[in-house]
Amino acid sequence: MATRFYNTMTRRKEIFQPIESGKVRMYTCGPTVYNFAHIGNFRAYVFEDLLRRYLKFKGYEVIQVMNITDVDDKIIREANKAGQTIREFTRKYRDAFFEDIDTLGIERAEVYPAATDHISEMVGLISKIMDKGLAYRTDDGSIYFKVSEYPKYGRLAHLNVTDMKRGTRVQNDEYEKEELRDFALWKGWKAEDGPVCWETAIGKGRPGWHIECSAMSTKYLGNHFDIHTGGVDNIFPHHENEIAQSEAATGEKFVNYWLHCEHLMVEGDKMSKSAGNFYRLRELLDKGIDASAIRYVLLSTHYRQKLNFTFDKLEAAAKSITRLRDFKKSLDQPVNDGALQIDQIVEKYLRDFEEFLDDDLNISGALGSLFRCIHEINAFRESTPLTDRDVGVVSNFLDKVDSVLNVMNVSERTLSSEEQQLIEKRQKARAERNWAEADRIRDELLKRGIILEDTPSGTSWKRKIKT
RNA sequence: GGCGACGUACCCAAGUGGCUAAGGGAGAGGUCUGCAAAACCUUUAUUCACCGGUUCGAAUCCGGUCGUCGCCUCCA
Repeated sequence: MATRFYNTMTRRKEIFQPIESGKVRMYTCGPTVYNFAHIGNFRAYVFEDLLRRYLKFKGYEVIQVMNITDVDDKIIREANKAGQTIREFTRKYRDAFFEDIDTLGIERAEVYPAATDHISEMVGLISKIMDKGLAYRTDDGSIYFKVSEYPKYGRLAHLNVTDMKRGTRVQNDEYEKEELRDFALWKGWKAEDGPVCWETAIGKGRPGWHIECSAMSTKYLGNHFDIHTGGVDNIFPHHENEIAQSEAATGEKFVNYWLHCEHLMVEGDKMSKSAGNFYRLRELLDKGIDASAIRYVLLSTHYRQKLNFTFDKLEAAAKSITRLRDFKKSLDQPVNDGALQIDQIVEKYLRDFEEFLDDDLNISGALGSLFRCIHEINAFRESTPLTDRDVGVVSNFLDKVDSVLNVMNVSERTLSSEEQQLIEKRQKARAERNWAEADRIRDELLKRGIILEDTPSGTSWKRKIKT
């Protein structure tokens, strides 16, 4: 089975072929650490997590690099206002970022390079571009990339940038440059930058926005690597500029596959602070919403589809996960011996699961096949108990699938002694046929998010996934 | 103005030329239960925004209309 990805560069699905057999090198655009990340940011990171996990599922060795951008206009402004160095200012957001990705079950990348640790690499790259005569310096000490020298400019975004004259932001750009479309590789120091600057061979100042990704991807992945991802809003100008810089400097092709994930909307609208529908992950968690429900919502819509984040969806997600986990849990019960085998069912659906994901990460199809598999096994089990061997086969299947999804594993928090006592009290009440008391305690526990399940073999409990 | 995406049941969401239009949620019915809940089972679109066309055959291809949305210099 061949894995195919939609390549923004060619605007079509292409069979994925890594440069080095069995190994995938990918660069995923990471956070600018000037504030706590919002759920839109995490949609991109969850998408990248799915990509990474699936590549590993397929047997590839994955080398993922995700940048931490810790110097930019906003950071400089805020840090100076607070009288902190940019490192001091960004530390808590950087720590929060790592905490948040752990919370969402996002697997760590191999390298998280910070921009400020790679100034010399950037300077080296800029010097190389200048030596080739593809960049120029302005009076304020800034260095611009000369877009007219790079004929392929605009190929990724499919934009004709020659007659780009409307953008309102252009007016706000106080730097001088020869052509509107030229972009900064290096920004000369200005008084308002305060202490934030580097004295380098190319002058005193700080890097432009795009150069860090070119410099750091090259350092850790080489001049030419397999996959580069980000949100659709990065297509232009960020990724377009990266390509121009990198290919101009190295003379080699930069990236083979460009994957971009669509935006997240909230309750039908673009997420914005003024509309009051702006959510940071931490705010949702503070409301008591379960992280796995958030992960599921972000994960379960195809990455090239706009994702409308709603509270209804969180609820539906929580129930979907519950169904998966209940099924998994049901396998823990002791089983009889028998002669039945369900290998065929499992094999069929595992094949489906893989085929769907092979097709540009069709997660909806893949989840569909998972639920069908569960349903088929449940229906089968109604009449015929599974054998120990069957249970092993099914567990194996779930583990494999969950290595990609990462939604089924729960480390169930243990009960507090008070909760424990309540359950015991209810057991006693039930034994005494004191139903009113038993029901009262059951409601009490439910309020605490604990669901009791009375079965012929006794009473068990589980925590409700909160939304 | 330029470029592009999308419109499938009550909600979410796959499917992009031909098998019964996946799957999840919600609803209805059932099994279980002291009653519940949970779990599980059964069930829910003669039809894919609308109108034309191509084709033996279209949700799927082509043209048009309506609607929603994105990008066009520092936002994932």
